[in-house]
This record gives sequence, C-alpha cells and structure tokens, in this order.
Amino acid sequence: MKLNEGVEAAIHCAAALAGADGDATLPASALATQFGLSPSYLLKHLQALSAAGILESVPGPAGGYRLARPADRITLFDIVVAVEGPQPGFRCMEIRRRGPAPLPASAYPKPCGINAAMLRAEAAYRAALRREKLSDIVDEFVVGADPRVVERACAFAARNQRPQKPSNNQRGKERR
Amino acid sequence: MKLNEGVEAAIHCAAALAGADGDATLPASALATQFGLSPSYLLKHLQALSAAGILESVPGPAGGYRLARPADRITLFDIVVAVEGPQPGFRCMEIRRRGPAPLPASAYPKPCGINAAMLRAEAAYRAALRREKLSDIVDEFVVGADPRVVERACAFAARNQRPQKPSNNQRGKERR
DNA sequence: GGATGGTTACTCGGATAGGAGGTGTCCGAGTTCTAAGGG
DNA sequence: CCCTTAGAACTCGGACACCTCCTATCCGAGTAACCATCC
Repeated sequence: MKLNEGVEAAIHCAAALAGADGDATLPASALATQFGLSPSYLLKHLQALSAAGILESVPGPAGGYRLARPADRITLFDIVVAVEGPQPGFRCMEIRRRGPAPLPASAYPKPCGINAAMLRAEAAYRAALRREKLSDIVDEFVVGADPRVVERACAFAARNQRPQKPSNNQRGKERR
Repeated sequence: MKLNEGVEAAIHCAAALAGADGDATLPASALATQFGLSPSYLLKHLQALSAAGILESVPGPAGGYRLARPADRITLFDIVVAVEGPQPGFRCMEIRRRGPAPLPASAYPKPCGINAAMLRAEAAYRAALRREKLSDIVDEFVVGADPRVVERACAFAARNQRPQKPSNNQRGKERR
C-alpha cells in the first residue's frame, strides 16, 4: 500500500512543466533546486516519465524536459504507473494451492476469489487516479493557492524555461 | 503501491477461520501447514489481526485463533489496514515548501493540491475495500470453486478446529 | 470412586538476524553553444 | 566582415553503493489439559 516517495516529486515536476510556455523545456537541475531534491535522484524519476512517454527530453545545453502532450491528457494514473511500474499492488502467490497433498491444477479453473476481490478494489483506485487530470491540479493551484506561492512558481518557470527552436537570437538574455 | 505479501496470507487465514464452527479456534500452526507458510512468520500477521480486534486468540493447549465478530462485519479494508498500518500510501513530504527562499508557513493555508488529489483516489480505494466483505468471499468460494477444493477446505476445518468450553470430553478423538 | 495437586505439553507473544527493493550517488555519451582562426 | 572549425560546457542516460523496511526465525511467558496421588 505504500507508494514510492518519488511519486510526489514526479507529480510536482510534471505540474511545474505544465506551467512552462509552449514547447519550452526546464532542466532537471532547476527542478531539483526548486523542490530541494537531489538532482541525480530526481533524474531517475524524470527518466521513467520520459520512458513512459509522458515527458520529452532535449539533450545538450539549453536542453531539459517538457510535457510530451497537453496537461489535460495526462492523469495521475499515468505518472504513478510510470514511477511504480504497471504491476498491481496485490500479487496473488496462489497460496491456496500450497500445503500438503496439493490438488492438480485442473482443480483451480477459476482465479482466486481473494485475488479477484483485491483487484476489484484496486481497479477502483486506478479509475479514480485516471480521473485526476494534471490540468485540473494546475488550475486548482492557480486559483486556490496563496498569491505569493503562485507568484513564486511562475517566477521559477519564467526564469528557468528555455524556448526551443529560437527564430530570433534574443534568448541569451533570459538565462540568469 | 506494492502491498505486503502477508496480506494475502492474512485474508486466506481469515477466510479459513470463517469456515470454522461457532467459537471454535484453529491454531496458527495448522493454518501455516495448510497454506505452506512459515508458522513463525504467519503468527506475526495473525497477531496484527488480533491486535486490530479482527481475531481473538485463545492461549494454551486446545487454543488458537477465531474471528472476533461475524464474517459479514469484517471487510478486506479491516484486514489490509491491520497488516499494512493505517497510514495512507501517499505521504506528502511538503516538497512544495522546500527549495531556495522558502516562504513562511502562513503562505500555505490550504493542504497541497497534489496530496489532496492522491488522497481522493486513495479514498476510493479504501471505499472499495470496505465493500468487499469476508462473508461474500467465503460464499463465492463455496458456490463457485471446484468441489474438490471446497471439500479439502472443509476437511481441514473439521480436522483442526477445537471447540471451546467442551461440555463432553470427546474432543481428543478429533485431533489427528 | 472422587477431588486435588503437580507435571507436562501446547499455545500465543515479543525480541532478534537476514535479504530484497527503494534511495541516493557517481561517471560517461551525446549535443549544442562559444570562440578563435582563416578567408 | 563572414564563414568554418575545433574546443568546451552543459544536458540527459545508465551503472554502481547504501540503507531502510519487509521477510523469516528463534526463544520465552502463560495457560489448560493430563495424570498420579491422596482422601
């Protein structure tokens, strides 16, 4: 029942990336500084999100991460699965078949009822996670949080984001 | 997201205890043998269930465990919480407050929106677990499983259960 | 024959080692920006 | 003054230790049954 601690970091980073403009990217080092996390360790989770197709990575200087699709098409389920893995939390070890004088496998045509019940509950969990869209979280943050906090988040995004494919060369100014 | 492996053992044992008659008890050693588990390790989880008020323990010879209340008033939620602990799977570390130039605590009057979203999903999980009653699992097992398996389970219960407060002294025969 | 005391064996309960997976860190491959040099 | 080219710095990516928590085990406290003894 315990989730990895990296899930929280991954969601916060995804929300921060949702606040960036267009296809601009944010480097992992800036995200790590903003949230007071270890840069190396945060990269581990961002790579997982990238491998899952939630984020896109741009290498080289002026590179970083950005959302691979709009925030309204990213759910908390996507992020949790990317970090935790797709396997369900409850894994049936088929202990019903163990013990002395085990019956042949043909005696168990149906899946374990306990496993089925646990998976039903977990399906409800996954469905609820699928309803939580990243865009809703960002919107609720913007209108609900303290103005100072919102200002701080926007300043962070404005200060660290790096627009891609610069047509005009006035980009250098924006780097602090 | 990963649950302890002992949850499966705990549920199976609770279901087996639900098949016992009246206030009869089953020793942990018999349950461990039936499911091919380590007796010492199974005891750990049964003790957790006992501490949570789901099971009752009877010490001494002819002792063992039994359900503390009817099976229709025991849910999978009760068992999971007893084994896993009451804390939620997602624990907010408040990383939103970390980083350089942290704002004072007064800037965060509302709980973290990400934490709230995760807790909403987890509440759905818990509600679904609460709907899964132990009695339903047992009933579904009796009518749905292979007759050989049901027979094996009933024989196990009949062979190992120990009635409490024996009025007549014909108990000794039933021990294998 | 019945009651009684001691012994015994069985049970649960908590405290104690071992191992897998998450946590944290490091170094290497790749790419782009920069700047110097030449035309 | 513009183009080319080599260097360098910054980025992500994967491989490597450390540590916490789950897994597994042992021994001790307590209780009821059993049996021999006594009345």
